Amino acid sequence: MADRNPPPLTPAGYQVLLALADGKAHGYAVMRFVEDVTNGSVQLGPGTLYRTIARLVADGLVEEVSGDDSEPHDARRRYYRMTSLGIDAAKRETDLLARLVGVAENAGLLDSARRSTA
Amino acid sequence: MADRNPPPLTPAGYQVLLALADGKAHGYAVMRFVEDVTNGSVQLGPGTLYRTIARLVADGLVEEVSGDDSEPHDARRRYYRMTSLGIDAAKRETDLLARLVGVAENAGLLDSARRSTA
DNA sequence: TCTCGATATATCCGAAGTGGATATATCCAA
DNA sequence: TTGGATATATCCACTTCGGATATATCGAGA
Repeated sequence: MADRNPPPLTPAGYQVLLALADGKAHGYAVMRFVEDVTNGSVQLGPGTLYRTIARLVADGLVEEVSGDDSEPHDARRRYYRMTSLGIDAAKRETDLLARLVGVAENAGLLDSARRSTA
Repeated sequence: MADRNPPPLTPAGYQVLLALADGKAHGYAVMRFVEDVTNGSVQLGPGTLYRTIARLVADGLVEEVSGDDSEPHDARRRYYRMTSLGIDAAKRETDLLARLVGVAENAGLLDSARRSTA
């Protein structure tokens, strides 16, 4: 069973949970999601990706689910979704990050004028 | 643009930069700031703290400055402040985190039931 | 003055996390 | 049927982290 104490969430762990926020997804889709949502500034290689998923499952934050009927069947894919424990952890981490961003914003460290970079 | 090789910012590195956002501070104050602003959920031990500061200085994101005249002199303290490079890095990281928080928020992962401290 | 606990910095070590290479297999389109 | 993209899995070297230990200074009070 997963422990009672909240296991600390690694950066990669949070990325994966975010990718699963909209529902279930398979590993490779998580990888593409993270790269996409961070504009390529965060990249999960296969090592970090599958190791992180395995750890999240072991900690009870994520569980494997069966494939979707709507999608074309692909035997290779393994789908995952957050557990309620995982949702809790994601909320806690989001709260923390939001607080940090707030502090940074108050200090003028939010450079929103950054869109097209050279 | 300048930052061709932006040195990656570790979580601890970002915490330290945030603590220096309001001006200069010495290491021990950084430690207390981090613990305070995160409600104790993030704690930088001496190992991580001074190692991280040393790395930031080596990477040119932070520089040591002389002590303040207004404060009572304490020979032990070593004060630091962000360089312009450090400010850039902090802004970039803040942008990234803000984007992640936005994604989480859209997915209902912001447990705002806990607003400003009670 | 002398002692003692809090403050402050520094370093070391084992544990954990990361990045990238490698391996293997399946899917799909040409 | 062949090849490139998709998909998962594991291994190894490197970095980072957390905590213990060490050392020294400051300030308050006996």
